[in-house]
Amino acid sequence: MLYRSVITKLETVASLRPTDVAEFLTIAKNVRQVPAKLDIISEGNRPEHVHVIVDGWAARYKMLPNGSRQIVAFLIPGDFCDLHVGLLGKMDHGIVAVTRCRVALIVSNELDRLMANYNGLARALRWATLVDESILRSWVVNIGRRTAYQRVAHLLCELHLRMTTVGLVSADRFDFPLTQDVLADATGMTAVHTNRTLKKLRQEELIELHSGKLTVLDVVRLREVAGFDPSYLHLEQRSALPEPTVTVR
Amino acid sequence: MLYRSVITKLETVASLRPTDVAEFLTIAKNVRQVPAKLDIISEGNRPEHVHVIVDGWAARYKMLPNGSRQIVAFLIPGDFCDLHVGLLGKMDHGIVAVTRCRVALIVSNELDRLMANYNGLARALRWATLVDESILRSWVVNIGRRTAYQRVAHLLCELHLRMTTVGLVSADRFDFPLTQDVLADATGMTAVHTNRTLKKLRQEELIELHSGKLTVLDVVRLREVAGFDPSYLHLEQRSALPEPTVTVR
DNA sequence: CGACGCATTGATTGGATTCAACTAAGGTGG
DNA sequence: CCACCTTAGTTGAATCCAATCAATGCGTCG
Repeated sequence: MLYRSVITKLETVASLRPTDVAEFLTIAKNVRQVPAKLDIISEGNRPEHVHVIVDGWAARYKMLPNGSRQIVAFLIPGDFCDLHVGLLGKMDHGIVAVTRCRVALIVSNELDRLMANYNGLARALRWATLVDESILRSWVVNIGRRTAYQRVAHLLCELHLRMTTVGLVSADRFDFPLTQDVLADATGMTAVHTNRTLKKLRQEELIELHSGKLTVLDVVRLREVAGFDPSYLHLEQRSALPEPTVTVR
Repeated sequence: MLYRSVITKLETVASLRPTDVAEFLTIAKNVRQVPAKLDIISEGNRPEHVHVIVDGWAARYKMLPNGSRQIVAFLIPGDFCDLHVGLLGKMDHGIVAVTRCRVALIVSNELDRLMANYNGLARALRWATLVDESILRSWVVNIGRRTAYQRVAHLLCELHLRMTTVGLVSADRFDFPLTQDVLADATGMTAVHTNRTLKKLRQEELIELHSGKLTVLDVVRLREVAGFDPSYLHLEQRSALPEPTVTVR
């Protein structure tokens, strides 16, 4: 079951053939544990492996000269950290474990070989890259043109939906390990103002958030206030999404 | 000379072999003119061609329900509009011509065929995609964590360097067709405040900007105030950048 | 010339930051 | 088992950066 989220995610695009999945699993054996708050990959690194989050949450971030931090993406189980660093040389940003993370290591060469041979897999990975880029665009919009209230709401909508697609949400409730500091660094706000904003979202009975669990009380209304349009996540062409056709160890 | 900027850009990565370039040019024959302020591609489109800017400036943007606009990228000669829409289905954002633009149309299939046969070209295009993503990350940082003054300065630094790499800058001076409205939509500010910010940049004698021309008077100091670190554009591994090895019509 | 697009400047308002104090929850060790 | 410490969350008051509202300047083009 270790790789359930990864498989579920890749299945979202093109229905992978059993052989695709099986082959993928054979090369993703090596797993590393990273404690919370430590870098999984640091800026300037030249990773030899491709890293995939199989468990826990992580964040892409950049530091500024004045010491402030901007998070530019959250990574949840099934997300790839650095699918393409090979081409770019070194990392231009860091990836930090928000919670304790388990990360699968895949030797780049093996992945390249696999992508060359298994078309479905190659397509799925290219799709994942493009969706990452699309999410990034929506973050620019979010930070650039929405109020703090809408901004936080939008981020929650995104994470709610993404967690759903990897099967980690039930009854609109899911693990939500982000502290207000982290949320602030992701939305371009301060922790204090994030606090007040969350308070308002709770008062409006849109969410319930405590002890690391988030419940979306009213998905429709939360999406309304956020101006959330899920099309940017490009999930529509999803095939019926049956249970994975191979038994996952 | 029409495609000089495109070639220069692709040459930046891996030095393309003459055959790569020649092949590329044979499939990029069809050119479309788009007047300023019109969409080159609109949200929801399913383009059958890949579009490349050969002349003029364009902008990727998203509209919000309340009518405000956020620009998420600028496209200058040599930039691809939609290298990968094929995979995602429809466009999740629009691309508008900021000035009158000439756009080369390439049939997607032909480009795919070319990438399969010419490795250098395929690498160059993948690199371009990754750099676009990296720029997007830096925009999130810019809008999320910098003051208006630093923010505009940073954008100017980016455009200055990008225009340089496609050979459109001389003596730190180049065509700069962005109105204050457009700049505002790109930086997440209002036009009024953009005006005051530009005024300050002029007063500090960092730039000179009028009638569509921008001169960077002090590159070093402008980069300092902006906190500009060019590494995110991934230009370092550039080969010596000789004149293109084929004669371009 | 008049109209329109773009740039400029002033006055006022307001959303978010900053600074600071305090509470709540959890973990550790004497 | 409770005292102590740390981390995360909460609240208030003052301040400030940028938005808003409004008026004016200026150049271009039909």
